[in-house]
Amino acid sequence: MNRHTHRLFQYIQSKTRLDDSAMERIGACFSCKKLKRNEHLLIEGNVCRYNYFVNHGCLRFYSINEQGQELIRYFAFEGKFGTALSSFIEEQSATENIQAIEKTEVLAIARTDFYHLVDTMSAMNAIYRDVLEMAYVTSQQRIYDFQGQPALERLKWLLQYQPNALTRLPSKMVAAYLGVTPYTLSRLKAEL
Amino acid sequence: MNRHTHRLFQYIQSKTRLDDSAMERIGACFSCKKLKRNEHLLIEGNVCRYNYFVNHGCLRFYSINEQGQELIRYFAFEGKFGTALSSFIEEQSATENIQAIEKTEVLAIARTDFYHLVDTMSAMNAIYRDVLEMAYVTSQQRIYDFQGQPALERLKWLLQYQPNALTRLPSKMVAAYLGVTPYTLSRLKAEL
DNA sequence: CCGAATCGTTGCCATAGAGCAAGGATTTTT
DNA sequence: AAAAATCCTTGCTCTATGGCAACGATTCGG
Repeated sequence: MNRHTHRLFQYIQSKTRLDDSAMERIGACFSCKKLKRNEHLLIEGNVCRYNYFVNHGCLRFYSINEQGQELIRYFAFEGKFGTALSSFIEEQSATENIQAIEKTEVLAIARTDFYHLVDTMSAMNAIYRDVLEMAYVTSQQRIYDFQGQPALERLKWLLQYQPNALTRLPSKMVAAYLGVTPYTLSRLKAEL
Repeated sequence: MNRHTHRLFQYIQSKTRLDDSAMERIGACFSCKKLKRNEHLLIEGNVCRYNYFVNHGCLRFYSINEQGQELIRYFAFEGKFGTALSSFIEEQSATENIQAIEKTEVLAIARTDFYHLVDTMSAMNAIYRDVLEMAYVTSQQRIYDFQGQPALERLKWLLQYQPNALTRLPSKMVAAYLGVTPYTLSRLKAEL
């Protein structure tokens, strides 16, 4: 147990009502981990054994393609969950990396504990379902929004939906998320 | 009830073991619907009240952006589920369309029946969780695979992961899925 | 089964974005 | 605070893709 579950409890309360003992039980499954800027939580090839909740700071989820390009699929800011889901589910080698962009504090829950909570507490089942549904919807929406849009439009989209991103993240990473080179991003910012 | 649930039962059996009465109960929630080529199941602006399972044929899920471009996010071939999820969940106007590309037969389950099954049968709960997890993983993987890849690579990716697509679908739609113009797709196919 | 409509292909040119190189700015390390 | 490293910007050039027009092929509806 620990004293770092404030934001997590807030998150859970926002989705459902649970009594104190239930919250205790949930909190007990998470452990707190502090990360320095640039520190990795997961490196490609290893199994991702935890689901992470960001207390403060920011994680990036990225992979490296055959051309050596870094591609970012997701930034998890405070109050968000994130894991290398396929690796986490099937306990297989991950094909992506998780790294702290800033000094970051996360709560980690191991796979077996996580699924045990989901399978035994209907509130957790509902929350997880909700998280998955939203994650899927957001992901498909991103596909629509990026498909066939020029880079400038994608940048505007980011400004609208993740205003944090442009101010808190290095340009390099914003570029890797938008799917443009840092050169192009720099030129586009001049046009805003 | 109806006699069109063979493929659906096969799908369920492949994920879990259920006795006949449970299968009956599930089957009774679905109704069969036949669609002509190009017929719509959902038009943008309406609420998507059903989750669909494709018996045979193919559905496309598409939206139209401000420039009037059609963008396709997903093809559901036989044996796949598909719905306009955010509309289905929240009973709000959909921002996308669902259309049969060929003569198609689907099984439809209404929202309340669907969530009732999920909430009262743990096997259905597990299946739905599984479907959502896989859908999310696939979706994120598609983002990685398309990001920063030239169009020819995206086409090769499609050939590998959806070999059906190039043969069964009009080129136009393959182009709208890959995020290129039909002109470009036509040129790329010459290079294969 | 035929005419009309739609679709796929291809030549030509226009444009967005990539990539290199160099200079300036910012951050990190010592 | 100085040195080193990293990052951001910008000029120039090159390539991939977009978009129009025209033609041939295929499909659809009567």
